[in-house]
Amino acid sequence: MAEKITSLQVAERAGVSQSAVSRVFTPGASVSKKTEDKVRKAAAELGYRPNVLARAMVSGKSRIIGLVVAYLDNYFYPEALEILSNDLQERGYHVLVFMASQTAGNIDGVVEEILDYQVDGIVTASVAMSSDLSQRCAQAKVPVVHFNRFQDGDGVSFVTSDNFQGGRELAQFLVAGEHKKIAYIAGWEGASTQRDREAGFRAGLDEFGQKLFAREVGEFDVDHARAAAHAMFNVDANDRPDAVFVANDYMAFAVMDELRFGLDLKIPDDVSVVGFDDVPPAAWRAYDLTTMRQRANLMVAETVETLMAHIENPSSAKTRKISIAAPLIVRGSARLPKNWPPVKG
Amino acid sequence: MAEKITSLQVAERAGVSQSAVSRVFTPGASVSKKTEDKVRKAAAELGYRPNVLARAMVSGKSRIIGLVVAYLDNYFYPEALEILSNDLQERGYHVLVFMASQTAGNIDGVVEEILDYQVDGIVTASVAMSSDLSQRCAQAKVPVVHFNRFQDGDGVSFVTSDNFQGGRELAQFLVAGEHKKIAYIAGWEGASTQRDREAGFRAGLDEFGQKLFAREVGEFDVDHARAAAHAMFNVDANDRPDAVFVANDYMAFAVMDELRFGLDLKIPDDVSVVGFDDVPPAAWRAYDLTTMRQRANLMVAETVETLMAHIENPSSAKTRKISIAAPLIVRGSARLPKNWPPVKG
DNA sequence: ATGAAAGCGCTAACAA
DNA sequence: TTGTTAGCGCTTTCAT
Repeated sequence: MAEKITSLQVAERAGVSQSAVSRVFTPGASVSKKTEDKVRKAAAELGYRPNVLARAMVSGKSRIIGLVVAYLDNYFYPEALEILSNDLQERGYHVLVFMASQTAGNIDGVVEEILDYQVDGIVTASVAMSSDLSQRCAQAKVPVVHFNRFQDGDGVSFVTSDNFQGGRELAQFLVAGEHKKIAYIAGWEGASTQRDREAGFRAGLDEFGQKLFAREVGEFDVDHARAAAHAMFNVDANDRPDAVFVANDYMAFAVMDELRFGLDLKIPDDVSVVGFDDVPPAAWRAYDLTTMRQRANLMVAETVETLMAHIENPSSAKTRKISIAAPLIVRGSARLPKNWPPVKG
Repeated sequence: MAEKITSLQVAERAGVSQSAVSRVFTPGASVSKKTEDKVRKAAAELGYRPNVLARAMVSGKSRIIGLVVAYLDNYFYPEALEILSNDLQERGYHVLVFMASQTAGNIDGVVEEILDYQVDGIVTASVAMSSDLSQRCAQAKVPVVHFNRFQDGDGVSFVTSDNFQGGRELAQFLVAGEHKKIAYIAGWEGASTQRDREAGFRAGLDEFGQKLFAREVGEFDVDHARAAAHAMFNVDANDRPDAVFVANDYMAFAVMDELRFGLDLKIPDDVSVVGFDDVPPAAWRAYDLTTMRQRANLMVAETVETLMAHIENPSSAKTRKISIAAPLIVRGSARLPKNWPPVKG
């Protein structure tokens, strides 16, 4: 009943020094073939594996990345988490998950906890942290990347979709589709994604000679979104929008349900609906939602690259502020412009 | 620019010994109020926080729980993960995520990696591991709980829904609804959830005087499920099932889409559909799926309890094999039995 | 109640 | 290439 095999026990069995064992398990260390063989043999027999924590203590590298995430009910996040975890795993890192509710104090507390684990880096998914805390991370030399959140300031990196341009394109698309009463259902107003999407949407409408016909707030929450849809559409047919951009897909599904089943409207005949994210259910036939695709794989790849750059090069790596183009995914939930798709050239 | 504050620095500033500092941060250690105050003050000024890894080394408790999960696209898992992470966080533990694909070799490798982190426990979500590996965990004294997976053998704990009884109830419900041609679309046959649900379903049909009218395999995969539905229903009306139990909700959505949009069938008029899991989209009006609810919160609670029992009491804690009743959630995707709901008494 | 001292299992100089 | 030595930051006896 072997309990806990240490490098020392392996060393004894192999008849070498303990450091020899360490070197065998340290990529790029100098060991002779002969020693290596002896050590590997002894290690295999004993079932030895290096203790990552002990290694972390002395090397200062834990190979743990802390992930702060507020909720997993918007299916964009599970998707991102899966990709992130896989990407990091390939590089020998692992994700330590910290759930944090939206309130700022809580998040700061959670980040402190993360730091206690001596993580090599932190990814915050859709949560903001105080600049105070950002500084603590900076001085602890732990790189932070904000995923799907724009964050102002010097020392902070982030990766987002180009939410502004995404909103703008949606406006263009709806105007081209000859909608005349275009509305917006907002997400939680504290979120940069919400702000940027709305700003871009408004800018686009403006650019194409329209302005917002109606606006409600859905808070990135299903119940709020449903209520917002009800308030917006349960009115005289004349006062009813003929198109609505819902700030993310997750809310858009609730809105579509309310429109179709609550108010008996036809999509897209009576009203066009567009969303943002392109989470898997958007492609399900029951919704078939026209939306902007957040390219989770690219976003994660940039997040990981940024992290690695800082980890491998703590001093010289620059903070990155990355914005990734979101392609318009045209499906059936919004009336198409005439002559769609546009012919190139 | 403070870099890394150690207990020693705090001790010096507070004018006490390093062990005094340690004791202040060790619940239940004996320190005088006076020392504690001095230490806390110094710690606060320096921004000191104990290094969890160093603590883990000496105490042997990392307060990390390893989670192995194969995929996050069945939305039951993100839900469970969120609850698990929150539950553990409240007890001072955190979740280290390991993604593993379904193949056995891979999973064993992943579990080895987990062990390297000196985790205090392991949760496997819907993946099986070799009994070989189970033994390694046992001898490393790391408790393992299989979540949503039945596992045979002595040393292993698991928590599942009562999948057999769930399948049986679904059969009963469909028979009571006067369906005469009841079919089944299976999940991945390597999964105990699949096996138990099917066995229960067949047992139920048998019990109520019917047998399976048709069967296809969906592999817990959307594309397979869609193809299975097509193969099963794209036939003469007489040969077409009038009800189908799809082994989980995730596949059921694809099946419903195929039936409605691919084959122009009405649900539940032409065919009843029931699923298993009760993931959030099952409640969305567009699907409104009758299904068995997996009570994620209860399942997670039992998982955590089992883990804690073993961690706090390594020798005496017994392995637990827990099966949680899954209630039938009746919605609109299946024709109701006459006189529904049944009157009690 | 407190300090001194001994490690937890490992890596990283430094010599040899 | 290899062994020796010195810690990483902490908890935990053991004295006092």
